[in-house]
Amino acid sequence: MQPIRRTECGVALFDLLAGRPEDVAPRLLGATVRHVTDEGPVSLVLTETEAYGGEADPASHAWRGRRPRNLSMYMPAGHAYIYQTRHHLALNVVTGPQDEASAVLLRAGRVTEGESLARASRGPQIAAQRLARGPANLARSLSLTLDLDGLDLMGEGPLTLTLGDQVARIDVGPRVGVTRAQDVQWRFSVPGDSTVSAYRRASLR
DNA sequence: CTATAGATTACCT
DNA sequence: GGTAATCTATAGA
Repeated sequence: MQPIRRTECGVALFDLLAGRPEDVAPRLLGATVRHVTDEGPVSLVLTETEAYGGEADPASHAWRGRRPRNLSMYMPAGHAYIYQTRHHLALNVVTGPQDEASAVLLRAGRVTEGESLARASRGPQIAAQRLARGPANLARSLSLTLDLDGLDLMGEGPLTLTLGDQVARIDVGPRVGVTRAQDVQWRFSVPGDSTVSAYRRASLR
């Protein structure tokens, strides 16, 4: 019965991820991301997510269409889109139908496994709730690299996503740091959770 | 081609 | 609060 249960669970997760990013993002709060590195596994429970709506969304990396960097956004739901901005990486879960290029940015989480490994990447003095606060810190806690871009998060690879219990209450607000579509309320977080990053509106220059 | 900006963070004052 | 770290992509000459 074990393989059947796993299959049903996988189908349910894919069906969820195939929905609209603004519907998927709040449902991913409480889900677990796990990366099995050479040093061992690191897991975290998501506390903050943001939705990006593909080519129709002026804040999305896919707004100007297919580019070498954003190709994995056009893959089927459940694949990883990992990109580099300035000096850091960020992890997205692709959502919606194939070729729509919508995704959910994973902005923060609470480390639940492999905290010593996360600390090895982030620094020995970092408070536990700050290890994976902010998308770049989340990526560093998980020891992500660009070669994980495009991986199937529902497969047998080293980087996986599994659903958890749905959280009871969810905060909704505008996305952090975007210069276009600043008032779209597509940022979701667990109310009062100390691992959630602070909201900062992008300057308009 | 050069200039500029970005879904950021850490460290300095 | 200001700035430096460092890669991709766009706009404009």
